[in-house]
Amino acid sequence: MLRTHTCGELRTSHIGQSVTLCGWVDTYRDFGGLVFIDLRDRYGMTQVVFNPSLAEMHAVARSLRNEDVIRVTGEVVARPADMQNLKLSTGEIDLKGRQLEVLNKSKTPPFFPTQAELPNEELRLKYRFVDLRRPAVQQAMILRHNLSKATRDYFDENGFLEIETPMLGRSTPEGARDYLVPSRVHEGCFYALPQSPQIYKQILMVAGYDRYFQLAKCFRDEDLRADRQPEFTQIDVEMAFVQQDDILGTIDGLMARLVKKLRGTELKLPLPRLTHREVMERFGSDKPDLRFGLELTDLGEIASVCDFGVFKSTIESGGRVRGIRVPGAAEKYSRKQIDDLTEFVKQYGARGLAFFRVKDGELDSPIAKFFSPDHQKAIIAKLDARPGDLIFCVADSFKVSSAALNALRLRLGKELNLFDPQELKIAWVVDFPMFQWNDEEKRWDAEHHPFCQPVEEDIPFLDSDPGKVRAQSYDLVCNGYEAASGSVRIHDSTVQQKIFNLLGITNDEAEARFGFLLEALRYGAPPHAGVALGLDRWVMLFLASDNIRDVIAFPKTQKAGDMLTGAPAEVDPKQLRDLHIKVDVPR
RNA sequence: GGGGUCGUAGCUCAAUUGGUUAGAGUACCGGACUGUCGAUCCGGUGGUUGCGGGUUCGAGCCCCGUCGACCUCGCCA
Repeated sequence: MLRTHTCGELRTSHIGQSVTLCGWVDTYRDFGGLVFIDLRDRYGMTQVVFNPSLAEMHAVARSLRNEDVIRVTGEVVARPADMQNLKLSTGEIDLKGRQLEVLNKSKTPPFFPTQAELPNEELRLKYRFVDLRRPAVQQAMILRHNLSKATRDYFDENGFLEIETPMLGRSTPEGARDYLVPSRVHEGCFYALPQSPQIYKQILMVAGYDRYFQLAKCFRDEDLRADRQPEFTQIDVEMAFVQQDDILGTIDGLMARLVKKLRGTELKLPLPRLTHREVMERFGSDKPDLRFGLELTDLGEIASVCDFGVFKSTIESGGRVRGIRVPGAAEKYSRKQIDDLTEFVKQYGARGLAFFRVKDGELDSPIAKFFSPDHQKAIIAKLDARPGDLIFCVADSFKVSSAALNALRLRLGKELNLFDPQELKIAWVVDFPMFQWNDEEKRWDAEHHPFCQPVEEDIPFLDSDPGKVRAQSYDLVCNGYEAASGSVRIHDSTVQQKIFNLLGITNDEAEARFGFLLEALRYGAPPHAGVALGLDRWVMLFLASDNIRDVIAFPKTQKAGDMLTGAPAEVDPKQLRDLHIKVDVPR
């Protein structure tokens, strides 16, 4: 070892000892005489003092610059009482330099790890090796490690085996676009990187590995978002001889463990179980942020009898009129700000945003004249509104009113600081619908995927009314994010057949796409169920970050590029020849 | 594929709304200084305003295109 201690380690108890530290020069303060160096590594910072009495060393110390890598041997000395730096954990001592070795000079970096202003993200990603030295990024990496470790410990203690599944798999043209990998040996054939280990883990259940988990890398070639990367990590879980409640209970336990390990607090179990129908009504979203109120209220009864044409016709055409009450916000939002909010909800398909300022027993609004005093009172009563409140309404289809009001609710919650950003509000959403009607193609689509087991009592509806069929599928939601998703799988081929028929997938198609899974299920598949948690998202949530790139050491940009390495890049023509690939880029 | 924000010194930003030689802080280089910790003081270097075109007597600013980053709708079974 080139060092005896780290830069975050030395205390008054080490005074008098001779030690050697290695690290990066964080800052230098040169007084002509004394030279101070803050020496930094990922454990902390220690101040090193160089005295001019050792002339040769002192001259080298004066030449040090930010981010040089050095090795210093010296004596741990107490700082005079009025010279202590309480901001540093090592601030009661100095290292008095006796021997200084420059291990490596550094080019002047474009930014410094401990500078106050954060440079733009593009630059941080290009110089990620500097950015990763930033204490905040290091904290994120440490938390991520701790989360992974706690997860592995938990599953290990509960009898699960971590089993790796292949990265090079078979493309199944379902769901997201695959990343393809050409085969050299099989000319013209391609592997696909896994979107998830779904099929392998089900096969593992058939094979009798009844408790499986894996921290699995997954890949999806879709457009990115602040919470979405093209490659990401799932905590992937599958169990055999279980029912839905067993999965939920297992993950309840995992969440309690993670909260305990990472936050040091107790999580109350069981986590709430909310039905899909309920959260869609109350929040307009299947991944509600439960940290604050502003719940949606149905105003259909009043809307259907009022004189406001937009409301009335919406109800008549089978749509919904719903509102949210924002307590005490009547004066907080100017007309111009409300116009901004109107534009905002239009992004989600809403045609407009009605608003009312609540006065004493009546409503103040450009559209108030369409509502009789009785109707105004009814709206106030229905929303339990008080003078000074602000009411927003969206009249549209269930889908659009949900999307628009959910977005509005999240925006208002943030703008009005209605929640503690550090808080974690975790709940299950259960009883998702099995199918959703695809109006464009006039057929039923799987809401989740075609291998979900329907709720037993709904199976008769498969023939009569597929829209009524609930799936035994469930999502874990936290602070407005979908943080896990899973289902009980179909292990009975006749039920599976029915589902495929409903989705318009012929037997031949099913065999061609999933034949290897269907065949495996015919060889003694036990009842099984599983779930997958987004590891990156959970690290985000524990860090109270809203940027997934914060929790990944080497993330990709929104166009899925790597600013550090320049990937993706063109390849040598010889490589393409080996693969029999001709590139044909338009323009 | 659509909508939006941004791009000026190494970095973070400004430039009186189209008007002289594009400024500041910080970083960097040089000098002074023996207890600082956002050190201080003095001096200095540093710019094809992302790139290409256009309008104009004149463009960092207006217009068109393009590249890149970010946010978002669609998409992500």
